[in-house]
Amino acid sequence: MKEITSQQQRVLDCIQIYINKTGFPPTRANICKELGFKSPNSAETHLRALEKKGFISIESGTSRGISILESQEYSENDYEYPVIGLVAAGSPTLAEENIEKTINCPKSFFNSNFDYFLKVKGLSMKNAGIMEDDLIAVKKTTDVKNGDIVIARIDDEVTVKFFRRKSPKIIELEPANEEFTNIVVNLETEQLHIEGKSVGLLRKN
Amino acid sequence: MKEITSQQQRVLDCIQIYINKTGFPPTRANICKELGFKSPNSAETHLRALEKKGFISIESGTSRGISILESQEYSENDYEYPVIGLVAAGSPTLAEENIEKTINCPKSFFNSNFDYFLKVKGLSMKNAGIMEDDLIAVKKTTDVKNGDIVIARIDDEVTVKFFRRKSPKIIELEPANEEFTNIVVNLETEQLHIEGKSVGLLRKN
DNA sequence: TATTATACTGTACATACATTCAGTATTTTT
DNA sequence: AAAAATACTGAATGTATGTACAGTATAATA
Repeated sequence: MKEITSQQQRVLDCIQIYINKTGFPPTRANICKELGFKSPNSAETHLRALEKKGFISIESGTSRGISILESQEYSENDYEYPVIGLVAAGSPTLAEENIEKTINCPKSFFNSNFDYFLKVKGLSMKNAGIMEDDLIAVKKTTDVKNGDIVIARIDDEVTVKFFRRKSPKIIELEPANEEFTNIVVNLETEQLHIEGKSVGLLRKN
Repeated sequence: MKEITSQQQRVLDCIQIYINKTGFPPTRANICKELGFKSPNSAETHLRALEKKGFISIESGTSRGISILESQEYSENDYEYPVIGLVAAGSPTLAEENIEKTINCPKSFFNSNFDYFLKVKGLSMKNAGIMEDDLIAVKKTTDVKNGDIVIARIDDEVTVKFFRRKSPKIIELEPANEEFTNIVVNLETEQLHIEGKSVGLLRKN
């Protein structure tokens, strides 16, 4: 699956929303109206691009012949996701003693699939809208980009921060709170474990 | 819901199977081919009968404009919650045109039950960890206490703020952002509608 | 530097499709 | 017994819709 552009994403979202709302896919003209295009060919070219990249399939000569191709292991089923407390010492593991409880939620609930909920301690990511006791949906991965909110471990300290690669050997973990300072990690002298990244957030109040 | 005949059931099944297979509803001709009819009017009359009996809806003048109406046998656990955009003018309603999409989620997902998701615009509640495009789980109620995060409407302006009753006739709607000021409402001279209160928050990133 | 991809407007046209009208026949309801 | 619903064939028609062609413009890539 190739990369999708922001405009193509808008078109893809538009198709999904239209189907959810009406029960059938939109025409080129429908898409134009929804997104403000003035020529049906605008929609047409985006559709062709989306088809080429494998996001949709188009039935030739067929009105509304658009279908969204489900990516990966799309399963409608729910799953019991564990909620893990951010224990000061040690990595967040799925060991039974660390699981506070579980939450039942659809697998496709967030934009990406994920592995567990992490209960946040402290306010170091306050300006990113992450408050104490919020539950972060964590996807276990080491594939993180600059600006991602990552769950990182240095020695036995687990923390949630923005990820910034300053140079091949220097990574900064940046809080979203002026009362905290950046954590600079030199990979040559220190160990940094990326446990995963945030793909969503859940708050109960 | 009236009784369905066996032939009408065949047509209804045919529509569902066609949608499952292709992603979009069939034309009259498609139905004829599937079921062996020789005139598009055979399908047409069955569709009209199914519509009259409430099994499907037909969008007039629209190709493949058939949608199967789900019977209201709501499942015990999950429910499709509508996502409503915070429209600047007018109250957030469950009218079709305001529903951006729906989210499937267990009914007991938050501590309290709720009615819909509201998509947040602006940053007036930033310090309460509510950011742009977050989804607030809204419970429709007028029973709100001081400190609750409420969805309030003054004239046609809908806003999310902390609720503070200053006196029997004075209510303040307090933002969580130093760049915004309190909205003071005198109930004797102004109308204040409490649409509901926040019982949770959902963020996808 | 040339080329391809992206991102549009605008016009045009063949055909895919909904829909109406005219029939025939059987069953169900009033 | 009459009326209405069911279950079709067959033909006709207007329009909804996909899609090609002709442009313009910018960003990304080779």
